[in-house]
Formats: sequence, C-alpha cells, structure tokens
Amino acid sequence: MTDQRDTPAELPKAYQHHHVEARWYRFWMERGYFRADAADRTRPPFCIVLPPPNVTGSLHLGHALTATLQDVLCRWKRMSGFNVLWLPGTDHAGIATQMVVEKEILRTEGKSRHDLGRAAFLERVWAWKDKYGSRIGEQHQALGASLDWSRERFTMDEGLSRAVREVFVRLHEEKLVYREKKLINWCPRCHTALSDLEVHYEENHRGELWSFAYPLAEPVPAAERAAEEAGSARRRAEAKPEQSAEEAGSARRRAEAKPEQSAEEAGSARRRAEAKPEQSDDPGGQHPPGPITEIVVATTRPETMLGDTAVAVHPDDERYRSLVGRMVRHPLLGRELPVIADPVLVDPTFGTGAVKVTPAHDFNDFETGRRHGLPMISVIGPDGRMTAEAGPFAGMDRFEARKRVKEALALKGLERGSRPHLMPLGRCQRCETVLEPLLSDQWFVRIEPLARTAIRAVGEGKTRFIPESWTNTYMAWMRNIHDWCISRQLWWGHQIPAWYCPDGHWTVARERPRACATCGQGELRQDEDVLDTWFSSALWPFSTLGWPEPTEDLATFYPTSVMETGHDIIFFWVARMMMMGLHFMQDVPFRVVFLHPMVRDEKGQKMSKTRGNVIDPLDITQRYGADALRFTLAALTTAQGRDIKLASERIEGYRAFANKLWNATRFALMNLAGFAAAGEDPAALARAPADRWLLARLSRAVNETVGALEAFRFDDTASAIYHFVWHDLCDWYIELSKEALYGDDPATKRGAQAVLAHALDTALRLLHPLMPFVTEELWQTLKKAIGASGWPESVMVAPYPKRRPVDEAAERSLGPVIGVIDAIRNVRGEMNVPWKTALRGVEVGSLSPEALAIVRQEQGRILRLANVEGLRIREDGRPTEQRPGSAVSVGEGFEVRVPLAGVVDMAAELARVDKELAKVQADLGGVQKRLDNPSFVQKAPPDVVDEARDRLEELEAKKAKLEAHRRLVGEVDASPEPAPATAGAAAPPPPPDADLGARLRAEAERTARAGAAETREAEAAAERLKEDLARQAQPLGPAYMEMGVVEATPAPSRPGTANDGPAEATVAAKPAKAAPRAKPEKGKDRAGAKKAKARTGGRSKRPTSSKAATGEKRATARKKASKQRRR
RNA sequence: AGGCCCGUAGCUCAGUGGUAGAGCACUACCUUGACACGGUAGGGGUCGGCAGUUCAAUCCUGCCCGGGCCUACCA
Repeated sequence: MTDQRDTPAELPKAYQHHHVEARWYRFWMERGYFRADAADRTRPPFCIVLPPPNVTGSLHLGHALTATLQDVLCRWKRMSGFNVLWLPGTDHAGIATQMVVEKEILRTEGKSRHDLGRAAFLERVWAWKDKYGSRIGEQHQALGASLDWSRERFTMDEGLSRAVREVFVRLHEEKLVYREKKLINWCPRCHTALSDLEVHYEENHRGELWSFAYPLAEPVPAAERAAEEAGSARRRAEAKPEQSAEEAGSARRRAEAKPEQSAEEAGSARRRAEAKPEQSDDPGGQHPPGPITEIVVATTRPETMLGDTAVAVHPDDERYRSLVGRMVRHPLLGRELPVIADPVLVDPTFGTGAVKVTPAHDFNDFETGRRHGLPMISVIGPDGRMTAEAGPFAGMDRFEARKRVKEALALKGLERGSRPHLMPLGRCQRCETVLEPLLSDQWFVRIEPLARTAIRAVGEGKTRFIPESWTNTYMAWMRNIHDWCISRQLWWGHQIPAWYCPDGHWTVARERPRACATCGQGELRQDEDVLDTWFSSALWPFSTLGWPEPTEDLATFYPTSVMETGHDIIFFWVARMMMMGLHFMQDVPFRVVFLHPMVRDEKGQKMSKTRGNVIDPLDITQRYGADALRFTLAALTTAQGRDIKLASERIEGYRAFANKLWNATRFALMNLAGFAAAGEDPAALARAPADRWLLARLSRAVNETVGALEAFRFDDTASAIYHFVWHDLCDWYIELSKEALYGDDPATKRGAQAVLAHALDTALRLLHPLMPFVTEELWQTLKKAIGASGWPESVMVAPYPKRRPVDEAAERSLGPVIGVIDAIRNVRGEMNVPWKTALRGVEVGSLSPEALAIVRQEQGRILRLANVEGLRIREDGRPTEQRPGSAVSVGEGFEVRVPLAGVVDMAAELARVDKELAKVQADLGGVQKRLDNPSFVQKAPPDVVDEARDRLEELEAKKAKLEAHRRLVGEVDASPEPAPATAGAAAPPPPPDADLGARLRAEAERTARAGAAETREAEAAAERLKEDLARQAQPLGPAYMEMGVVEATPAPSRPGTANDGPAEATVAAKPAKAAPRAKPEKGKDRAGAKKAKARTGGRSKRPTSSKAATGEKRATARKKASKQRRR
C-alpha cells in the first residue's frame, strides 16, 4: 500500500470506480481516521450509534440509506472538527435468526431444534452468526461507511448481555418487571408469545359472522315476558335513540386515556351503518309470541364457543332485560353459562346485541371475565389444536374444529344464519400465521411509568424528531401504551435471569442464585425463555458504550447526537430506547431523531424477499460505484420523508455526475502545469470577472450546503453541490476561463489557475461526505499536481468549508455577459444556425454603464462561448439600430441583435419574436392587472408593489423593443414582391419606406417612454430615430465599438452593403401575421419611471437570489413564453 | 374506527401568499482542443376537484375525489 497515492498524473478519460474505492477505504482504515478518541476533550463530541442490522441478514437498500445518511453526517462533522464516534454493531434478532437457522437445519438434515437440543442448537446458531455476520461489515465498507470498527458490538456480547441482565434485575427490583398469567398474542407456528407490536393486522379479512342460539336452561314463560315487554316499550319511547350506544361506547373506553372523546360519534355511526338494516331480521329483537327459549349470539370464531363461560348483553337493552341472571345451556358441552350484563363489552346495536364470552381466547372477553369473575377455559393449546377441555373436539386443529362446531350446532338446529364480515385479523409479523390469544405465564414490563418520563423529555424538547410530524406519532403511542410482554419461548436470545424452584417460586438475580429467595430450596432451574430482541436493542445507545461500567466512552459520547433510523421502528426501538435511556442514564439517549423514508423499488413496492425485489447494495456499488449510490440516496431523502422510489436512471445520472467532476479535474490538471499553490488567497490572485464570479458562486454553494446539512436536508445538500459543480464550475467557469488559461498573460492565467484549483479543492471537500471515494481520488491528485504544502493527508481529515460572505456584486456582475451569451445562443438555437456557422456582426445595445463595462471587458468570452465573429457594442446606452434581416433578443439590461440575413429566413424570426411577445404580453397583463387594482396598491406591502412596478417597467421596455423589431420583420414579411428563393443570394436593399420610418419613430417613442428611465429621453427619441435612420446608410455608427475577427469583407448584415436584407426572399411568400396590438397603456406617466434605477445588468433586486446572476432565469422565462402563447 | 401523509411537466420529486422548479425521459442540432457518463437549444404544467379567507391562493381553511402509511380488543 505504499503506492496507493501514486495517482497517475494523467487521469483516465472516464472515472472507473472499481480502481478507486477499495484502495481508499484501506487507506482510511490504516490511518485510523475512523477511530474516535474518548479521551480527547479538546474537540466537541459527535456520536451516532448505527442501528444494528440483523446479524444473519444481508444489508438491503434501506440499510444502505441509513449508512449513507449517517456517514454523511459523520464525515461532515469529522471534517468540521468534531470528535466523531460512529459505532457499528449487529443485533442477534432472536426470532428471525432462530427461524432461519431452524429452517436451514431442517432442510439439510431433516432435524428440528428439539432433535438437536438447546445447547447443540445454540452452537449452530453461533456458527451461523460467525459465518454470515461478516458480510454486513463488507457491505458497509463497500459503501464507504466511516465506522469505528474497533468498537463494534453485538447484542449478545458478554458486555451487552451483562447490561441486559442488569436492566432486567433492576427493573424487577423496582417492580417494573413482573410475571403474570395473562392473555397474550401467541403464534402457534413460532410457538412463542409476541408483543402487541409484533402483531400484523390483515386489515379487511373477509370473515363470516355466524350466528347460533344458546338455549335457555329454563324458558322464560310468556306471561313474564309480556310484562317485560310492556315495560320495554314504554322505556323505548322515552329513551333517546343514542343513549345506549353512547353508554356502550363510553364505557368501552373507560379504561383508555381519553374516555369520552368521540364515543358518541362512534356509537351513532355504528348505528347508522348497522343497526337499521339489522333490526328487521334481528332474531333477538323479534320474538315470536310465546315463551323465550333461546338467546342468539354471533361470532367470527365459532370454535371458541367451546370455551364460552357466559353470554353478555347490554344492561339497558330491553330485549334481554328478562334474561339477565338466567342461565343458558351449552349445547355441545352441557354446562350452564350465566347471562350477564356488561356495558363495556356489549354494543347493543351490533349483531343481535348478545355476545358470547370466551375469556381465555379473546382480549375483550378476558377483561369481561375478570370483571365478572368468570372461569377461563382454554380450549386451544399452544400448538393450535383443541385441548381436552374441548370435549369431543379435543386434538383437532383449530380451523378444523371451527367447521365441526358449526356442523354440530347446525345438526342441533341451532344455526341462526350468517353473513360475510370484514374484520381485522391478527397475524404473526414473522410468519403470517393467524395468531391465537392464549392465556399464558409471561414476563412483562410495567411501561406506563417509563413512558411518562419519555413523554416529558420530548415535550421539553430534549429530543427532537425530524421530520417533526413524527413527534405526534410518538406521543400518541406513548400515551396509549400497554404493558410490554418481553418473554419469548425461543432459545436464541438472552435467557431470562430468573430461576424457579420446584415449588414454583421465582428468584430474579444477576447470577445464578444458590437458593430460592422464597423457600430456600437449592434445586433451581433457570427460566427457559429468552427476552424479546428489542429488550436488548432498547439499551443500545448506552450498553454499547460500556454501561453498566462508568466508561470514558459513556462519559464522552452519551447522550449520542443523532439517532438516524427508519420510521417503521419508531415504536419498536426509538420509543423504547427513550424509556430505557432516561431510566438508566437519567438523560435522553439522543438529541435528535432523524427518521428516514422507506426505500421502495421503482414501482413503489416495498422491498421484500417474497416479492423478490430486494436489491443488494453491492450489486449497485459494483455497477455504478458507491458514490453514485450514496449521492442518489441522499438526493432522494427529502424533508417530508416520503418514501423513496429508487430508479436506476437516477443512479446513472449521478454516476455521470461523478464522471463530470472527474473530467473537470482532468481539465484542471491539464491547465495547472506550472502553477504551484503558495498559499495565497485566490481572491487576491483573481483577475478576470469570471474568477470573482466563480468565487462568489462557490461561497454561495458552501453556504447552501452547510445550511442544508445543519437542517438534515440531504436533498438540498446534494443539489447545492451538484449545481455548483456542473453548472457554475463546468458549464460556465471552465468555458469562461479557457481564454485566460490558454493565453499568455501570466497574471490572468495564474489568477484563473488559482481560482480553478481553489474551487476544485473546496468542491471536493464539500462533496466528500456524499461521495467519499471519488473526492479522495481527485483531491489526492490535485494535491499532488499543485504541490500544495500544508494540505492534510486526506480529504476526509481536511477542514470542511465554512460559511462565508458572498460577494454579491461579483456574482451579479457577470449577469450581462451570461445574458448576452444566452441570448445569442437562443437565437442560434431557435433559428437553427449550426454551431459551426460563426455569427457575424452581432450587436449589443441598451446597456447600462455597468453592463457596458463588463460586456466590453468580457467580449472575448462572448465571442468564444457563442461562436461569434465580430461583436459590436453600442456605447451610448441606446438600443441597437433597427434593421431588417436580423433577430433580436431583449434581456433585462441589454439587447442583442443578430444579423441573420442570408443565413436564415425571416419567417422563423417572426415566429420567434411573436413567441417572445406573447410571453411578455401575458406577463404584462398579469402585472398590469394587479397594479390597476387600487386594493393591491393600498394593501399589499410596499416592497411588493414596488417590485410589481419595476417588473412592469421592465416588461414594457422589453415589449416595446420587441414590437419595434417585430414590425420591422413583419414589414419585410409582408413584402408584396417575393424575391427568388435563393438563400444567401444578394438582394437589393429595401426601398426607402416613409411609412416604415414613421412606425419606427413611434416605436422608439414608446420604447423610450416605457423603458428608459428619463422622460426627457422620450422627447429626444424622435430626433435620435432620425439619426439612427440616417446612420443606417453608413457602414457603422460612431456609437459602436467593434470587436472580433475583422473580415476582409464586411459583415453580412452591415447596413448599406449588398448583403443587407436578403432575407425577404424566402419569407415574403408567407402571409404576414397581424402584429399584436399594443395594449392601450394605462397610467403612462407612472411614478415608477422616476425611481428607475440604473440597470446593473443582472437583476438589481433580491440580491440574495442565487439565480439572479445566472442565465437560468432567462432560460426559464423563455420556456414560459411559449406556454403562455398556447393559452 | 381514529390519526398522519401524499396528489405540481411523460416519469421520479423539490418548492413558494405576489414571475411555477430540478433530475431523468423527449425533440433538433453538434465528435467546439475536460467530459457523448458530453455540449447547445427547444417542446412539455388551468400545481387532483369545488367552495371560502385575502388586494392576491399551487401555497391558508373547509368539503369532496383518488392513493398510501400508522394505530386500534367490536363480537
């Protein structure tokens, strides 16, 4: 690795990431740049702990996104002088890993984990972990992640396991961990309890609401019943319709945080939807005359009726009033069940208004059972088969039992109909098996006290969510939180530090206790169960730093700076880290939570193994380069955090960007020969306006980039740099600087070299966090080429550019030059003049003194960048001389006339100008309308009104110039005598036209009035016009300076020559379009004219606008023109 | 059921109470001495719909339509 920095002096023509990436990663590692120093108190700490990927997994693009964003932050902070720790690690991922390994063993050996036994199985999992865990490291390295590998952790490391035990024991001591027999979500396939969060609800499962009758143990005699009903009818008449529903709704929510809220709406909505249609065929409400013999209930799970221990009705439901307290007989098992009244469980408007109660298999029923002291009969076992309690159905699969129970009931004539029913169905997040609520002994965390603290911390702003909208999500969940079931019936994980004696007493301890804490027996067995994976994950921000030891890492880096992760695990992980961190460290685990979007495929589908659309980041890095992938991911990470659809075109685009940068550097290296950086300020060496312009643009790019990074605006970060490199540096500066670089003026050349080198160096440092590899390669090359002394060893430890003032004058000053070049290019492009055809005799007019100065100074650049031969710059600030056979483009603060006679036909020019005019008209209409509105002038902020007036002025000036030109062209167009259509052939000059002269005069007046600042100009306009007209007969007006290649023959369109005006030839055949009528001008002597200011060429307003000085503004304005016309 | 988010150019997405933007794709022309992973120019949008607030609405408010996500124990 001695020659790794021996980058060839001449770079290859295209960037080849393969040759670069691995090399630099090794270099960084060898230098120890990734390593944090906990003892270093001179630099402020910055710490991110990597969300630990599942150890047996392989990284997908979501991980690549996480890694990229965190690396961007870490590299940026490191370069900005922070003591950065980015801590890597992996998660044992209990259930996921165990399943993978089980599956593998079954596949290869046909054995189950029980065949192997616990110890042997765990050995196999560890082996698996060692084998596949390394891939994650390789993937991170390929991405360029600057992780401190010396601190890598695994959730089942000894240190972290110790932290887990410590936390469990302490929480138990504080009564925040307890063991209890409760109803939990059970996966019969995974054979373990799950937490609420691990339940995935299928939203609209198409189920069946099946009704059957419970026969009353003793029928209610008709007389008794009649008496009841009379009372019922009376009550019904008095009762408000919503009453019962209201009570049912509110009672149901009693247990919840906000009991009353929206119960009413819920109740009435439910009634509207269901009660009315139900009533007609409601078996409970429509008794045949005679004694009551049964009560009808509806269920989606008929098999659970085997475990029913009651039938519940609403206490206010008149229909069932007479039945409460009576018994029904279980038709299949014979036992008797009470009819109970329960306002919480029962919504009288749903179904029959009577509910079967199965406390051992339904969460609502479980609570009901507790309230009423009902027996809890488990009829479904952990394997999903019916238990002995199920009588004749024992041993049957639960779904088979469902069928059989229905058949049995139907056979007894108790079936009472069914209807399709949409319902949420809980499935195992891991295997999609339908979950079974089971009664089971489990460990729980009493979460409410922990949540309260975590809510307060966020409320007080100790931890901030970005995007902020996630704060609500977090808060809502925290406020509504349920106790957390943390035990899992698995083998792979942290075995619970609790032991039980033969009498069933539990002893919780850090290490195996000698004797039972309750009875003193010595025969203790450890709980076979392990803890939920997320239990250890919750400790990650401090367990990885050495807790419970008071380590230096902990002191320096806790709380961590940023938690960067996906919003899909905000509850699983973020919320729990908050609670645990606050509880055990007395401080939040992180200051900021940045929740990134989900990465989806190009169709917007979630990436999943079953869909087969999972992409290995390595496939992309190998194909396009890690830098391209990183830049793409950053650029797609927007403020709202909407999901990312990753399309390969986008990555290709940013690979091209890397290549663009590569070639910009190549260009620099070719032109930096002899330039040695001597530490001078490039601004001091700068000579050309373009030099100062680029430095200003660079400053702006730096400010935008830093600002975006500070705000976690990764998309803006990417685009600020992209725009600077591609458009400012490559499109404009490199082209503008060629004169200087190829020329032989030493000072000018050296200035350009200094600016180029500086801009490149700065851009590479700016970009490094996003594209570490290519920037390192290029930066090293640049460093070598210019023999820079005092540069650091690597760009990754070079200082990150700092915010700086922007030289706005310099930035703006080039506006007219860029504008003129754009205008000429526009004419060339629109008129289809090929690049190789040099334009001759281009004229520039209407220049302010400042614009004149810069255009004059930079005319060499104009000639080069627009391929112009011969530029005539009008020096008296007035418009160019009007003449046929030319195209005119009017910009803000300048006007360009391109002679095209003999080059192109004038119909095209007419169309082009019409397009421009239409756009101007439209804009003008909008502005005029606003200004004509007295309310606007009165009520709008003064600066907005001023702006509108300025705008109006600009537009009117532009319009006037364009119209003048258009009339001229239109005149030509309308020529009644079509000349032979031999393009380029000399044609006689147009005959003197008195009418034309008058029209020109009128136009000039209009121009002067609207556009020029001084009203006195208007008075002189006619006079000037006369002069102009006279001058047309002369070769060149005295007001011009001429520049460019001086041809032996006069420029084609030079007035008075034979070349002038042949354009009519091909044009005249076309019927003339009516010139757009100028709108009658309102408020002609507007006050705005008074305050007309000298144009500086670019936009004089909004000096902060980054676009003000570039050609973009005009480019877009042009696009708008055609659009407007279409309307 | 509740909550949140989205609907802007062909596609993917920024954005703003007053002149609608980017990248890609598309069209035309161009091997101009860094780059065809390139250059120049161009076409393309009643900013989902309807009301309201405002001098002014793509932006704020309400409703509607369409799409997505999260939370939730309705038999």
